[in-house]
Amino acid sequence: MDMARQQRVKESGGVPRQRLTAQDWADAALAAIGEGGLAAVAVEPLAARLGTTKGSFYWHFANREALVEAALERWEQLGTEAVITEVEAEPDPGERLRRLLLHAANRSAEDPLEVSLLATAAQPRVAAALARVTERRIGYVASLFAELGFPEEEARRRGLLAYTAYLGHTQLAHAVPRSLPDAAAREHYLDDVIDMLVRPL
Amino acid sequence: MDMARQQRVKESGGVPRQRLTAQDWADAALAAIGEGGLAAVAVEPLAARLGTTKGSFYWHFANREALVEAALERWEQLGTEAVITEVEAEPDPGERLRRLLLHAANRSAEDPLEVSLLATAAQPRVAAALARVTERRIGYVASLFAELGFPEEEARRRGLLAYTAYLGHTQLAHAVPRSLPDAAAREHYLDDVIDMLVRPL
DNA sequence: CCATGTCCATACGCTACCGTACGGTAAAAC
DNA sequence: GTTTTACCGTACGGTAGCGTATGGACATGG
Repeated sequence: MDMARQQRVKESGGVPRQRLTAQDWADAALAAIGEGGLAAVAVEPLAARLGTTKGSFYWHFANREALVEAALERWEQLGTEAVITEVEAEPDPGERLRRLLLHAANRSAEDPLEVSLLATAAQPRVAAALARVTERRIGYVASLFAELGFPEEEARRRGLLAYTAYLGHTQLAHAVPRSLPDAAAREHYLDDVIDMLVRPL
Repeated sequence: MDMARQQRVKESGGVPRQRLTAQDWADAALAAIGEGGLAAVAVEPLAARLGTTKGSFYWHFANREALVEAALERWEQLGTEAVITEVEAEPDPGERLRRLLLHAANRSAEDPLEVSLLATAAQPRVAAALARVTERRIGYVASLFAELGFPEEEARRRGLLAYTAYLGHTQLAHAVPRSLPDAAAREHYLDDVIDMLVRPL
């Protein structure tokens, strides 16, 4: 899955004697956040999981804080811009909205990362990253509503409502999944919600 | 603020030489969860904050786990039933919905407890408490929509949407408060949202 | 081939917290 | 007023994780 990594791995008798990069650590940190929250970003456990030791970590990073920072930066790029770029391929704004929400709902059901990050908004670095990502996302959704003909302020309101509903949906998907519509009814539910969101005043 | 506690406190020279109850510890634990998440429920720091020592704690509880359990139980009672009971005083269902959402939006802006709890849904005990509370709340909101004339399923859908929007709103209020409408526009925003929620098909 | 830079392993000290053991104190019961 | 009970203080051992120090291993360029 990772070409550069594959290249780095020299197999010496089946045991991959790997050399890690800072990004390998950042990705592992992101995975750890998803599984156990920010507190799970612990150097020694991560090292164990990567099959290495602290010696490697403190070569690539000054301390734990620096690792968190790197992980957050990586998340900002992967979790927002990539999705928006993909959705932008669709020409019709209404369909863009639909596909965006569908994608968000499905993805959030699996990936616990965002939930964990929101939980740690007290941490200043996390708060900063969240602020940037949130503003970007709400802004984008609001722009879709504007394209659909709503005036500026109303578009922002509806974008905000849509985004809060998405966030809440994400929470429920992880905390109480059975409170959500089952797989069969999910798409119907989504269409229902979109209907309400795009209905004129 | 707490009569029983006041009675327990014997002032001996201005220094209140207090005897604590299990509930005192549970309340302190709840406060700690709000401030620093479930991980902040640590016996020794809590003891310091309560002006006592671990000796007290391990008299009232078997271990940390038992304290968390007690705190969750207390939260279930305070954060849901009390609110519903209060709102039920209002006769008109539409107005009940409005007052409920207004209350929820205001309260959630201050109290970080729910956010922290949602963050720890991985913990089985937390998940169980969350499941009960969530089901109760969504059920209640759905019943309001039913009273407003929506058929069963549609009422549930709208109740769910309303609740997810509430959850997301709570998240934003803590993580990125400036993404929300300012105090002046907030009530207008809420009315706007309610309009969309109660509009017939 | 050896010298240098890159990367990792290991051992160490430090802190925070859990849970236990046990002695002490003060109010309540008799 | 003594005994009992409820509650707390303190000291201890144990574990997990942070960060440092230092000595290799291994490749690469001279």
